[in-house]
Amino acid sequence: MSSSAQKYDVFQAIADPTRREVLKLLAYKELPISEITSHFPMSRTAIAKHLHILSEANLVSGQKVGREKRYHLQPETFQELKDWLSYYDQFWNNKLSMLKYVVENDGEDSRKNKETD
Amino acid sequence: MSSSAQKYDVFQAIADPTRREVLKLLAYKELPISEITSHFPMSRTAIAKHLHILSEANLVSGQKVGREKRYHLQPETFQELKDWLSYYDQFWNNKLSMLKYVVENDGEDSRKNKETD
DNA sequence: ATTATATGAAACCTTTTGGTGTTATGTCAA
DNA sequence: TTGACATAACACCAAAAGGTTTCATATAAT
Repeated sequence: MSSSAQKYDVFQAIADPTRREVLKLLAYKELPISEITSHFPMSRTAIAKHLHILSEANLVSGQKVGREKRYHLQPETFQELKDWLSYYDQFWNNKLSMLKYVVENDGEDSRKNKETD
Repeated sequence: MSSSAQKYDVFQAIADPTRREVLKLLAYKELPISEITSHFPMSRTAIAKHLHILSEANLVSGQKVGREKRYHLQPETFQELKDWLSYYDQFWNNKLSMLKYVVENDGEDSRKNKETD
């Protein structure tokens, strides 16, 4: 059930705005491809590709029902992102003072450096 | 609150594995570009580009100290991701039964499926 | 059986992405 | 001032990403 060699991971999957919109749509209820497509200004084929990517990342899953394929979210995979984020929580919590020091002393040269980048 | 027209958002920024590694490095302490580069099998220029992207997404920030530029994480921006994720928590919590129903019954509910012509 | 619907899949195109190398600029140390 | 160091700012390139159109296949309905 879990394909070992996945080309797209969760991070790549959610990088695209269209795919995030698709996820939002599927949050409410499962939908077939053509129904999803009707919400976007692009071809059905394009949406199908996006769904394929979301599917490879295990963010969604599709089931054939008659002649249509209905896609729904896969909650478990969102956990992957939460885990990734929680790793950094360690630092905000444990090392917060150290970080605050670094951040708040960005005027080492006694002058506020404008972000010219 | 730097709100310029940013080309890269948080989602795109974390999509690249190298950039996620950079974030991991910077979690411990701020580092200059060349130091960061020493952890990767690619040129300093490449890393500089990655830092530029992370910087545009406000995930990191750099301050010039003497002739080097030290980069550090920007904790606030990680909140953006948490917020995005928490949106879906709604559904896992409130509508979990509905979703489980949909998944487990592979979409047998036919209440609002109208034929579109 | 025929036709309309829903999707799958391939070939193709353009822009973006992620890397390279080279050159220029600014800073520290003799 | 000179030389070493740290980075910035190009120009360039191959591959991937995101879209298109076209064609094929499976199911539903008449």
